[in-house]
Amino acid sequence: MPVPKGSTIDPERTRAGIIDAAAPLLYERGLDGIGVAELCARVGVSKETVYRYFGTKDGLIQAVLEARSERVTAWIAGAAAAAGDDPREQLAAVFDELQRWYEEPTFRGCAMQNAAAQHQVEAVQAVTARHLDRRLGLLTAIAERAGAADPDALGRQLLLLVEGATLVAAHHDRAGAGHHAKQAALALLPANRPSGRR
Amino acid sequence: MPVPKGSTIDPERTRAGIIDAAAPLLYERGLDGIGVAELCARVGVSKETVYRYFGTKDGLIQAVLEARSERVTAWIAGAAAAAGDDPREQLAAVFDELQRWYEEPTFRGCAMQNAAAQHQVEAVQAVTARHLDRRLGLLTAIAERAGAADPDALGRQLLLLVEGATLVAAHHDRAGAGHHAKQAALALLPANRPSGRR
DNA sequence: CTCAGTTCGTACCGATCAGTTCGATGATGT
DNA sequence: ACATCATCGAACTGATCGGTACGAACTGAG
Repeated sequence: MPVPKGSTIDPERTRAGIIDAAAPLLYERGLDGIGVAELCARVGVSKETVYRYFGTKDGLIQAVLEARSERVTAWIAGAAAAAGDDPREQLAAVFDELQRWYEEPTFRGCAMQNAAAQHQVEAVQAVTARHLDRRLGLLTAIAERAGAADPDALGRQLLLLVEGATLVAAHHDRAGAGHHAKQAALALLPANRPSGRR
Repeated sequence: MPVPKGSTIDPERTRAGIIDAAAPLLYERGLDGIGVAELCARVGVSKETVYRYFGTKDGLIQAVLEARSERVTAWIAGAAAAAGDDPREQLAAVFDELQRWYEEPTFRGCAMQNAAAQHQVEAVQAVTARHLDRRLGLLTAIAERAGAADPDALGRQLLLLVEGATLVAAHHDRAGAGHHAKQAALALLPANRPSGRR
């Protein structure tokens, strides 16, 4: 009774395993590009199990996106933290890390961006909106530490660069998007010094 | 013989009419969100006609996207041209026009961005890539007229802001994305003066 | 061992989809 | 008036989809 040690076969583990295995498939094939049947086969689980855990395909998609959002956010935050205390260095590290991502052969754009463009479903849009919220918070925090006159405005400008770079990398300039975004971000930093305006 | 004056019922006109009528439906419902049957019914044309003109649903989609790309490019170029000769004013006018677009109730993101995220089909990706090419050319031209030290680099930075703003407007901050992008763009302009670097 | 709950595999359901076919209809050019 | 061709409308095909149902196999606890 102190701890039932999970029930039979650890539902928590099963659920997480399904999410982890389904995520890359949904990412590379698109949300509508793979059916539930093939998805289950590749994950190594029966349809009944999937439907009991997630209720519906959209439920699975939502869970996958939420997990991915948290993973990606932690990854970006980690890259910034590993760059030290200088906000300028942190920003540079974030865009360098993004560029490294763009050049991975499996890169197919941001999963949240793609999902929101594919599924007009309310729940999916909400996950993407929350994801952008988290990312904005992260960038605004850097803007604050950089001593920006208007950290909120600078944070939102940086968000445009990050999302724009990811989109352009996916569809137009995989090799240079992160680099140009980094240059722009670093140029915006001094432009937002307190003495700069008014 | 001097000019056959078109054949019977003007195939050119019919084709253009199908494209014009199908475009908003594909835009608001998504490429996979509406079937060929309903599409034809709403357009007011039979499936046979559509398939004779475009061969396949993807063919129709490609034609719709190409038409839209040209229309949008001309629209943006017109907004810049109408703002006079000052590159700074042109840039401001472009982002103001974008912000006006974001606030239209029918705004659902950039059709090319959405299409590329939905259809991994080669032809669709190519249309989106060409679209971004045109847009980059337009922005680079403004950067050149602004006397940027590296017009290509500045053009690509501006492209990130335009695409980022459109994406963020669609999924996160419809009211402010264009405004923040404009501020960032105007801040990047002086930062790219020839005296600024090296 | 026994019982209960989980999972699997497979078959099935109703709906929808892209694309084809075909006879009826209408307009065009001669 | 006649022949031609685009178009329509509607039926049809074969495939795929999300979701459900069910018996068999497996797992764990008492």
